[in-house]
Amino acid sequence: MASSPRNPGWPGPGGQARVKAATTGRPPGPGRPPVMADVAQLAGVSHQTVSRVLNDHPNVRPHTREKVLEAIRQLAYRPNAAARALVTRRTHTLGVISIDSTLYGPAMMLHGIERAAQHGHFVLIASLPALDRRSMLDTVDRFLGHSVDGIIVIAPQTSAVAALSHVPSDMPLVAVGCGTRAPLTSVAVDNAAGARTATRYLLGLGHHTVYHVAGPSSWLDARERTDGWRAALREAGAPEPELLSGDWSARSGYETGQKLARRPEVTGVFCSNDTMALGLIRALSEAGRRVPEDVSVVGFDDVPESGYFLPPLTTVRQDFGELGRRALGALVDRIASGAAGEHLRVPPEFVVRASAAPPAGAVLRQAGS
Amino acid sequence: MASSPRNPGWPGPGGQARVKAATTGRPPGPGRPPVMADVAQLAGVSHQTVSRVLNDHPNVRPHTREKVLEAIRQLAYRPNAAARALVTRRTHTLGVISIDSTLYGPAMMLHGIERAAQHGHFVLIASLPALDRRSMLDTVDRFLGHSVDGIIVIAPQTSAVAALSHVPSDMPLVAVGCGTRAPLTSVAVDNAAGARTATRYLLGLGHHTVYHVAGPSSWLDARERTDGWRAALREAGAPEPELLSGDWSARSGYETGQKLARRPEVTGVFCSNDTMALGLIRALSEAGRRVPEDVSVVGFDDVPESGYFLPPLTTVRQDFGELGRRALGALVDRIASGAAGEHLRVPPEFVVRASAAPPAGAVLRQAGS
DNA sequence: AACGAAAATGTGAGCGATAACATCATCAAA
DNA sequence: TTTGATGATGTTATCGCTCACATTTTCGTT
Repeated sequence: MASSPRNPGWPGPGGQARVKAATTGRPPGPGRPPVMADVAQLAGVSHQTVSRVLNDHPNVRPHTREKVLEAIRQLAYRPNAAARALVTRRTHTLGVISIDSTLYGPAMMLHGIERAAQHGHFVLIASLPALDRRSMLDTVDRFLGHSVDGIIVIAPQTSAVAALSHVPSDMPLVAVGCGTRAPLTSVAVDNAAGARTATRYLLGLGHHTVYHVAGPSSWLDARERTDGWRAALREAGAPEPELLSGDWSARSGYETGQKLARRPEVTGVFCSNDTMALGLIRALSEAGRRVPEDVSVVGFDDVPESGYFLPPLTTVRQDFGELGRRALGALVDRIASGAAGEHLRVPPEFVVRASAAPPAGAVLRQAGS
Repeated sequence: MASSPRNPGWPGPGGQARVKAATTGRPPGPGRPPVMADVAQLAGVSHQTVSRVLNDHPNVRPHTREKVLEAIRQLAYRPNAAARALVTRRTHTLGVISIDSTLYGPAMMLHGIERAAQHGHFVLIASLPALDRRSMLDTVDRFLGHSVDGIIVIAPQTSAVAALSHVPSDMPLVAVGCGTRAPLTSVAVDNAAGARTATRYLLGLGHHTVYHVAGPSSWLDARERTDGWRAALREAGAPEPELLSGDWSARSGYETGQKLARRPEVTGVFCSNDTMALGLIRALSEAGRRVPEDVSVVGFDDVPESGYFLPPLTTVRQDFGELGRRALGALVDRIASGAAGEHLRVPPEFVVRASAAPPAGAVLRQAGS
């Protein structure tokens, strides 16, 4: 039987029911959750031996270990994490700070991390009320007070990274989705490579050039994608149109789309995320410009719905699960060994669907040159 | 490899560096974080007075309080949560269990709760690896070991609710998004009311009847929405078509849409979430049936993108922020007073956009009757 | 047999906070 | 002025666990 009958309501700390017997002994109170001494007594060993069994120390005779385990089972004993943390100074708890878990990317990252931490760590979350240094420090402070073993920050914005530089350096910390410039351990998808692939793809389809709807310039991911787009343009000798930018929302994509729809020379657009691409496509459609016949659109993220947009969206997929695993791995390494300063990059995957096609009357680039 | 007794890597209590002066005194170690005794010494008071200041006890002279606060500031002292938890048996930590934070609803709920808990509570998260009783108990167990003050469960599925009934009853627990049947405190949006509104709206537009694409029947929300749909149909005397159902995904909506597109008598569809509506609309469009001219579609959730679907989606909005706040409030009440058994319902909001219209050649119901 | 090394176990001292109680200070009422 | 009731502060005892060290086995040697 896994869970044996639970004691009736535990009297908590203040209860007058706190009956204690002797200094050394275990109070016979029935409502009290069992402690190590209870287990020791039942197993006929010392509390230290129980501790050894719990912590997988080698020097315990199999027979003894068995006795202890049986007692633990019988009492439904569970070690008290606070007591353990008090002496070891390790809580097996990780803090995750995120800026806005409403957005797809951050939400998925969080999920990925949590999934990866499932075994061996608790995950504490906090979202930043604002992006300034102060709230970042406050949040880290809260975590510090809770003695987290390490912190993962999902705040891919320049200001967040700046705020991070004021965090006590002895706290293991990993940033996800951050540019390489910062002097801290970071894990991110290779945004520039993804953007380059998307842009090259459009160019390869025969588009004269590719327009780009960037994310907010305060976001490092947005900047990197813009860099990748620019690099691909340059490398192909294509003219660089003026930069357009949105705020990740469908609304901003829609507004940009309305502007772009009026310009017949626009035949290929790379959006910095899928949501803006959705808005853009709607604006284009409303203006009578068909996607992909008149205008090709490529997104970034590969949200689960993007395969069901009208038309299905060609986009760049980020593997958030992998990102989470890597971030956790890096953090655990830092906690264990104190190593620092890596910048891990996870390659994105290009997903071809139906929102991009050769421009009307164009020849494929490779065939043409 | 088993953990060796002393690990040189971490700056904790380890090493021989733990120089302590006297029993009462504070070790002069410079790298050690300050403890209450350090503050007491600096302020020239006893540690208990420091504790009083920290806990807002009334009986401290303003002057003394000021001295202590100054010392705290000067040392950048932060109380040790583990030590405090050990004696008070309260961690100010809440556990949130969710089934799949990849889905929009659960993700938003989590965010709402976290937002609401910002002040005063830490939030520990865990997602259920599976839906059986065992993993639910294991997860609760992990939280119990961490001494969380209470638990919020986001698992609006029948099996999850069933598993919940085995949780020790002395742990304050609130379920969000769960039907009223279970004998536990729950907070949820009024799914039935939302579905009723949506269905009535379609009926009011003149549709002969309304088809319904339900979510998985294992989800309570899905069932409640189906109930609401059915009630509205009955109350209007409309025929009840056979029930269709999906798995919340756009793909399942798409597949359902393909079937529905072949049947000309289908003019109004209520989908149990926006994502399925998206897939449905795509299938309809591909089959040449225009939305809303030929078929009207209404969703549920109001995801941020739904205003940018083609056409913009008429849907039922859930206020996840409010839901989170209510859930937290209910939990805090339970922790404080032990009150139980409420079933809070948050009313949804109907959002009219462009995906529903009167059927071709129909008269508005009110005008017709 | 005798002995010492290694394995197995026990003992006492904290970790850093709060709770309960003891003590001293202060002040209004007798 | 004395006195008792508070108010403000200090002292001591835990909370439940792990660490360092002491002690007792258990063996393989010579």
